[in-house]
Amino acid sequence: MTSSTPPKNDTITKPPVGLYDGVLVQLRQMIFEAELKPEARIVERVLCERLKVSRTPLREAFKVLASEGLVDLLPNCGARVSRFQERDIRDAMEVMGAMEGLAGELAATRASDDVIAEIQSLHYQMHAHYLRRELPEYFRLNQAIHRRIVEAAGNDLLTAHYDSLSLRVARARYLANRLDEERWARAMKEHEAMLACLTRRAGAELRDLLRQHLLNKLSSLLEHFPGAVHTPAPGAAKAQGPRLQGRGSGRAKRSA
Amino acid sequence: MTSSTPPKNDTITKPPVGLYDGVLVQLRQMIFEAELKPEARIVERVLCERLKVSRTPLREAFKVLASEGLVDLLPNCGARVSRFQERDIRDAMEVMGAMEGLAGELAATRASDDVIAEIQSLHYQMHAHYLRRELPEYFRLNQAIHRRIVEAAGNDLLTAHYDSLSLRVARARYLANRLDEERWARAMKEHEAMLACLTRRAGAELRDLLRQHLLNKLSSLLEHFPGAVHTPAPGAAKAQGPRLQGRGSGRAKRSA
DNA sequence: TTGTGCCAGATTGCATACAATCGTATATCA
DNA sequence: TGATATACGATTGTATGCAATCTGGCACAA
Repeated sequence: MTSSTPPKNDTITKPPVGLYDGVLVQLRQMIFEAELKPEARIVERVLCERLKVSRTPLREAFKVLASEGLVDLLPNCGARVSRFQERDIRDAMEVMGAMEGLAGELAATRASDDVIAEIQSLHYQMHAHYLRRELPEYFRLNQAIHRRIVEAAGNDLLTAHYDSLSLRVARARYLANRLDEERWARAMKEHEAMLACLTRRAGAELRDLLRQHLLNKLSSLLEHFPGAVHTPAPGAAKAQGPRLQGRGSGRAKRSA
Repeated sequence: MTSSTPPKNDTITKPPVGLYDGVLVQLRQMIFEAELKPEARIVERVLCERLKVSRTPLREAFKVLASEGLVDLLPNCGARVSRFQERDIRDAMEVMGAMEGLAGELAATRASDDVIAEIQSLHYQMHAHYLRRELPEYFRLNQAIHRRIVEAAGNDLLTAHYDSLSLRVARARYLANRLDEERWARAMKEHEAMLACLTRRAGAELRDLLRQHLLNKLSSLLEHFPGAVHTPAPGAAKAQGPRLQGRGSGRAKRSA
């Protein structure tokens, strides 16, 4: 990351540059909140009047949603919300584990003392919320810490891919938004160990710790995630969009 | 990956679905071959008449190119080819190392015997080309092997991210398209070790091997890659697009 | 001479109209 | 009655026109 890059703040409201950008965040939110349900077909026209925009910015937003994996583009058949099941969560967390592992390894070497101090500060704040059992604040800081570690790795590409993955995982987290006491305590312990590694700049150790931490998060997520998210019954699917049957074997792929 | 997914073949010519798709591959090629040079501004209109399409499909193609990181989108200022320097190669290879490492670890557990046999076959073919010093064929099979290992990990998301990264690295490989004898021999040895790990299904070992292999590839790449790819001199940059000066500190970011 | 404000040109962003394609339903024939 | 062919409706893909925005230069004043 070039030092001239402005610090990315997770909480500030970004200035929506262009209509398509605003549409983009709205659509993401709608998908997260399952207002647009997995496997549901999206007809451009209905969204246009709903979001009060024309088809052009909507279609451009779809293109990037597709690259984020939130929707699949069916040629000549529009878009549909990508499915999201246990397997997809597992896939995402596996990749995320590798990413964060790398991030930890690099951050241990490259992070400045200031950045480490900042992460430590976030950690203490999170700990306070943990003691008061304030789950939403805890989640927010938890995410910020992980994000900051990734940033500290000093690899822009890694950060970009991490953000892309976070989007997907957020979709699962939104649904299973809880944490039992035991797992919570364990997560806190793991975070403390991570911090210790980071201050000692023990890269390999931090890497393994993060990988394991993510694996635990995965099982925690799956526990509160029985089966697929609203996998429509065959009948229901037929009622929704019969023309999708038999098309698009598997999920959409990059043309690479 | 769902078993119904058709096998991805690297060599077949894909059926270009829609105009925008064709534009996409053309633009990628133009960027790879540096017909569109890094940091060069892209004016929609000139590309429209060149590619014989209207602005709509072109703009849609830009959206996905931006998500692939090949171009940066400047609000109200169009697009420009993303820069590509040593640092970017390093970043890409670091992430790729983590990805392939994970892939190897998973593939060692999940790959069927058939798939392993297939990879082994590819390896032997590659070895033959190595003996005959047929570089292009060697490269092609090399890439196919890595791609097959990633696929064998059975994680669609991993495959998608890997493909995205491959695009970037291909850009570097296109320029530094050679390999000295010593490194070449070493790479072959590493591949043999990888194959051995895979057949023994030694996941952790394969992971570390792949990570190291990628690191070596990185230094090999950088060796034939002195400095940046055509970093235009300040004067040239000003002549090309002075309006870009002072805008977009750092590279384009996802709005996540 | 240097700094500021304004104007003109160019380019992008968005909206809409037209054309191509696909899915469905109906009609016809074996 | 069943299967096939055809036509219609709906939806996506593409092209183009218009408005908003930005850039760059020039004039004018300090």
